[in-house]
Amino acid sequence: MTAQIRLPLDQILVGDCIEQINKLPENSVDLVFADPPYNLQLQGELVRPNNSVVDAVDDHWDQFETFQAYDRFTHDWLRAVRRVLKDDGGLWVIGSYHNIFRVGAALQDLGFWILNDVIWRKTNPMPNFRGKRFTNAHETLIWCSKSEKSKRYTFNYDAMKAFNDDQQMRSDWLLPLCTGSERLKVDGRKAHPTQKPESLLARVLLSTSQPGDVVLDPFFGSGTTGAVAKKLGRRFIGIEREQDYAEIAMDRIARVKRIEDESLLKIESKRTEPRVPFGNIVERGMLRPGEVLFDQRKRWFAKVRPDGSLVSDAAKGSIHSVGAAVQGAPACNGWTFWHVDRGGNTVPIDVFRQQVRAEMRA
Amino acid sequence: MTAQIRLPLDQILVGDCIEQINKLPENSVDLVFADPPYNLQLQGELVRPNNSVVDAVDDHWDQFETFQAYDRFTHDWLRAVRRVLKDDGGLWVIGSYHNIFRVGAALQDLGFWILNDVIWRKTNPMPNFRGKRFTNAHETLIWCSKSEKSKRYTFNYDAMKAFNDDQQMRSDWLLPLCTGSERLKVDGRKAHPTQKPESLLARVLLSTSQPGDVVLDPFFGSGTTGAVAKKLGRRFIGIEREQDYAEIAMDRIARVKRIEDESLLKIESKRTEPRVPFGNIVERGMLRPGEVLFDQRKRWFAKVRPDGSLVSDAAKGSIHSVGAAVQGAPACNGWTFWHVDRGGNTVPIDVFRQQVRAEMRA
DNA sequence: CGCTGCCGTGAATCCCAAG
DNA sequence: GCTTGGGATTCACGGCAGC
Repeated sequence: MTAQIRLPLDQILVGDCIEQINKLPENSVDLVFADPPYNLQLQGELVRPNNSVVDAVDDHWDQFETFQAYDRFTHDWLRAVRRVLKDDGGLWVIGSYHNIFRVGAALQDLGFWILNDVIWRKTNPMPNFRGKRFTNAHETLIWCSKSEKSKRYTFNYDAMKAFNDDQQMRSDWLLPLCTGSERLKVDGRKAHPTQKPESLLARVLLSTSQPGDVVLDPFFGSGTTGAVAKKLGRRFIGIEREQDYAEIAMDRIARVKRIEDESLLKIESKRTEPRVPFGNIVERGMLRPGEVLFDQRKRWFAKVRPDGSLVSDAAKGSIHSVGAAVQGAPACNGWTFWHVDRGGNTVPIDVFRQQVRAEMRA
Repeated sequence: MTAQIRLPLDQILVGDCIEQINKLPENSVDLVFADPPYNLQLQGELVRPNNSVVDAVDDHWDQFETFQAYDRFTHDWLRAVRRVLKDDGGLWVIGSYHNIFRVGAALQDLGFWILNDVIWRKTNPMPNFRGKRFTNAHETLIWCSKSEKSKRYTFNYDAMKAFNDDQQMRSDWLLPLCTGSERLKVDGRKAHPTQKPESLLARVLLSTSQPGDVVLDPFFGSGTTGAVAKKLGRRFIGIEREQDYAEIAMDRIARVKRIEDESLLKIESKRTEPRVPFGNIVERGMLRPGEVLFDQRKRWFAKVRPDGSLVSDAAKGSIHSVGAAVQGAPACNGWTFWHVDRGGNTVPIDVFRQQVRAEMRA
């Protein structure tokens, strides 16, 4: 793709995030992960996105002013991101209750389409010291596509299901904070205040991107996105305002090793497997014309015809349409519905398709 | 308090919620629990893999033309609520990603002060039937005070800690949906599409109100708030637009008895071991991507992928499905089947799971 | 009476390539 | 744009029938 030639891949652009994003070509990025600042509302010092300090805090109007400023900032960087995101790309934003509601509303206002909100449940959150609230034990991520119309965003459903012991991955993820040796230190003190754990980014990239994809992080910070992207064979573009952080991140990423074995990264799903027409199964003699197929519980029967169609009392046609017809159902997957007798065992006809696919791969 | 004399306590006011709220005196309510329409914006019908159709929430009261219309609605009822809420009162709103970001932003704009966002993790959510997203397994509640200045809102810290096995109550709550005999039925069909479980309301009222407090629910629906309020010795004011729902709720509440011994509601400690997906083991670095697993007798081998799946000559997928595939068995417990070399010793991967569980208990 | 297996169902923004 | 049809897709419970 020609656009990719001009992309500053696997680099950190130092500067204002909107200015830097605007230098990138449109529709060029597969995935965005953003961890925007949300320290604009903490007690004591109140800082606007442009770094100017808000004077009075406890006045209603000022609060409103501050939210307005944050909303403007949020709209601006999201609009910039939206331009460079591919039409079927994905966007993640992480935040806490201080900012995530404003971010979510801005996303919807700009036409992004929310796919899930995901809860990062912390195994080891900071306790609430004063006993005035519930322990704030989670953060919220919003995952969205570029628009309602995008139906081909990347979601590695099968990989996530395998990860989770063959059950669908839920919208709540239990993960520890970034501590111990993973936590970057400078002179014994943490190098960045909000370094995210690599496990969190790994789950984001593994679920919603493919190897080789370009991942943009407009608030790069300590570079967790880049480190995990490199490890997992994705490309990254980082943007960071502070030179110090950019240097720390670049050092960190240089020490990361990419997983070399391609077979460990390649993603396959049933939806991307080649289509095998049922006729091929008959053609190859794996099923004989005239052979009788039946459902698991032997309630319905149909005969194989030489042209790869089925015929039953109720209907004739494809394995799917006849399966649907005998059940009186609106639809049916004939591959898993119909079975045949092989050596006294009842086997689904899907085994023949799997056999053909295995031969195609070899 | 004189204001309370005029309050329509333990009643349901039938009518538009804003009109009804406006009839109440200002600064008269201790707690508000609101379950507003979610603005789901559903498209077509959704069919389960078994061809049954999901009974979706497509009621007229959940339809809004635009986000702007929804925002206007939200601002209007929140402003009305704010007037009748005492200065040290509390407000809860529950929602999903469809609406909660807009609600949260509106709360902040109106001067409410967010104390926590609380995640209701569902033990038994509806799965994602088409494999296109993460299972939407939670809803979000926002708990806030009337303003930043309110420092005397009610939070029963010690009660919550006692209920939670002497650990601070976290911001993520694991609770089942409202099903079974608790679910109100009319002619065998659910009486209300979005009836909330009493356990959820119990936790809300026990944590942030006191016996005798007045609790207002402007979207009363099937009356869970009223039922639990009566049970726990709180007073309620319900507002509901639909006469049918109001009647169902009143009947329901009439059958409720007050509970004298609140210890009955103690959150039972989970005796069952927490589920640890295999992916967590890889995520935590206890197994490295590319590492080779084998069975006890080293007849079969598979490699660990970074996404927590395995790949062997024969198959790829979860530890369980690949274990089954290599043996030609219908099923397999991957935790005990697969082993790895650690310092010259062959250890089953289950030791890593036990290790994670031990950490989680600690 | 207890065990097993089948069936129903829950706030859901849920397919997609080929013609 | 459109239509058509192949075929991919579910977890935890409660209730109930059957044995």
